[in-house]
Amino acid sequence: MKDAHLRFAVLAADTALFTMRDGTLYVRLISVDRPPHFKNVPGLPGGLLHPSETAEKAAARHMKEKAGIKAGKMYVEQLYTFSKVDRDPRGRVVAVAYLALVPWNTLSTREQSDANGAKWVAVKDARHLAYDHDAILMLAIQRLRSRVRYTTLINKLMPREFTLTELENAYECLTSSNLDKRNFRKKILKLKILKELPHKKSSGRFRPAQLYSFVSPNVSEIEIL
Amino acid sequence: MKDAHLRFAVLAADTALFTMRDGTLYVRLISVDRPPHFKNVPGLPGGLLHPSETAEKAAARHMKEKAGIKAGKMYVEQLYTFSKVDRDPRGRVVAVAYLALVPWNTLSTREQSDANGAKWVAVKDARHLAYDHDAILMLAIQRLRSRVRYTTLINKLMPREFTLTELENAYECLTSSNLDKRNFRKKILKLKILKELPHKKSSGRFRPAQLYSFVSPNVSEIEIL
DNA sequence: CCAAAAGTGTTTTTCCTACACCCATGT
DNA sequence: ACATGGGTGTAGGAAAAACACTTTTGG
Repeated sequence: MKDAHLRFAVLAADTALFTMRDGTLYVRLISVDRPPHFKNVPGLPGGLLHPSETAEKAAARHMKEKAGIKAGKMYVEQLYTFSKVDRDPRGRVVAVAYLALVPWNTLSTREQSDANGAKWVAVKDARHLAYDHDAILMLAIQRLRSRVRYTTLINKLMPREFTLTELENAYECLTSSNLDKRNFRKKILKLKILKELPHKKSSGRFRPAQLYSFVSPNVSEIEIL
Repeated sequence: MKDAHLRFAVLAADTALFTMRDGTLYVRLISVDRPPHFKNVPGLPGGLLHPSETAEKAAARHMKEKAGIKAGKMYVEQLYTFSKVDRDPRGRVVAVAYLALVPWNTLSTREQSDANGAKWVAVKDARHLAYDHDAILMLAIQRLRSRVRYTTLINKLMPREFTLTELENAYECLTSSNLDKRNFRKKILKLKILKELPHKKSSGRFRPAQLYSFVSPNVSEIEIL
């Protein structure tokens, strides 16, 4: 890194992008290849800021360039800024980390697949990442799990239309809990954050399920679980 | 700012330090004197990072140097990183902002008083600050108010020993609410986060009040209000 | 008619809220 | 003895938790 000698730290933006599929949470990882420290080690997508770009913009740009995911469809919020002096062995880099979410079904075939070393990895298998990305990822997962309980954040992981069972499964996956079907439905419907759609999902050879969507696309603070 | 021409943004750390006194929340402000943009405008204490110092360290150092408050006694947590390109009119400065709390009674006489342009200002009077510090302060207050509801953060604003009435007043001040004395006591005692001390506070000419302290000095996540 | 997931109600318990009076102390 | 803030209990309503069977569909 040619700028490591600068008087001031260099700034980077790293993103932990999650999606959910088949009741499992996945994170988008790229391959970090920076010998001698990192030879094809998995890591979170990210990179340096341009001189006149916000950290958010840089995060989106690197997400596109390195992880192949277009920024527009992601929900992004700032997670934490990591400023430990030795977090990058090659020089002083301060990273603004972002937590991002995207519904699996809104991804294109290319975005769903592995390419250029970028791939979707089940979070339980995402370990031994480059730099301090293990710590960033752990914090992101913790924040996601916590915010799901008292905000409508799960919205940003669900397809636009979904059944109550799918929503319940998503909550159970994120909070590692088993919810009572009847109580869950009573509670979530009483919150008035969902609207019943005029059609049903004939998903298989069984009874079709009523479809719902969130009333508002925004993430709001409501006690949920 | 001689470094504004650098290829990368310069990093700063700014701190919103709060204390509580007589049922009012105060924030520590300094005087920012950087003509032509800011001539003795109030602002949050902060400044640039040294090249091999974490943002936390820089925040503590500037707090000491500019606001005259020793770092050891403060509780500090990261608030948000502000990276708008034009947030500092003199150049590209990205600020890592911190939310800090200190109990009024642990401050020395010097720290309690105004000196060198540093002073304690009631938050309702803290406006028209330098840079984007209005936004930082607003976010800090919002975060403080929100975290007080579901964590034991208020611990870090209270003296080590306090009466239940004092604690209730602190909650009422922070959440702008009126709590029922009996219900508040029942609830807070059921949480088991307080321990009754063996002595009472003979505060005036009235009935002495039982003193309590927090069981743990840590900030933990518990639904409180 | 069978398999599989969708959908639904009641009871019990817990928690929250509203509310008013006596207590202990210093002067 | 009085002024002042400290301290307590109960009843009614709302919300949460526990719990099992019927419905709808495709094959």
